[in-house]
Amino acid sequence: MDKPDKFRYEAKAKILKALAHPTRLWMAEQLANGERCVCEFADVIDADFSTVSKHLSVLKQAGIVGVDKRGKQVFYSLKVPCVLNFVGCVEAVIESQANDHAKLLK
Amino acid sequence: MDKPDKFRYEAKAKILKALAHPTRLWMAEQLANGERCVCEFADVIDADFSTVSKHLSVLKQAGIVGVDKRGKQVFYSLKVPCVLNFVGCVEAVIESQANDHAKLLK
DNA sequence: CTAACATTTGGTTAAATGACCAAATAAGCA
DNA sequence: TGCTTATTTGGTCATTTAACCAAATGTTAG
Repeated sequence: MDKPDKFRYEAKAKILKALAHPTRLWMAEQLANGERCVCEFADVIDADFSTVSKHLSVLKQAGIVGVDKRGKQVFYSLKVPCVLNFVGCVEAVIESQANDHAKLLK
Repeated sequence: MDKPDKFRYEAKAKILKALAHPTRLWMAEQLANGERCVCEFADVIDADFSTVSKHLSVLKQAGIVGVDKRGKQVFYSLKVPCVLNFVGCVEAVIESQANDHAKLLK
């Protein structure tokens, strides 16, 4: 693995990392249905307002979501919807895990 | 977000987290070309043997790879190849970032 | 059985993460 | 202007992560 290659893997991993948190993953999926303001998330999530804001910031940093300030509110939107495509595959992994588990019990 | 839902997001996030490390992501991609033993990875990666082993262990725990001990060696293989599908999308995110950056410079 | 090789496990340590609180900033309204 | 609402930022702290080293385990070969 040479230098530029290593750099590329770091960049990719960073994006995955941004999605690799239950709250942020959930947020991303919510945004698939259209933009949301921070307060809408804060209402639903049982966490500090600042925590919510920081999670969104991580998604923004990763380039997954975009921001639009309108009036008092800040709206976030999903910039690259395909990030959710793999969700189906993640389900496949869970499925596969379940199978393995079942096998062990036999 | 109710209890079982939360649990599901945690499970999904755990799988993403397993892939969200440059070395592990690289490993997963390598395994797309067929199984590899730990020593093959250790030869290429500039890290302690135990580090390599632990990374593979994380992928195994997540259900992404499978293990097969044969003789002195341990072979890892990609169990759910679709986990690499999103890699294309991650590239799209990087692309999108590049565009944004270009815009800022204008 | 013993040596040598392949891999995993446990311990330690530095760095990154995630949550909360308090304070700072920004925008619209009285 | 001063107040309230919406959001971000900085600080602190507990937890997790990742790397290395040393030691343990398991397997084949001599």
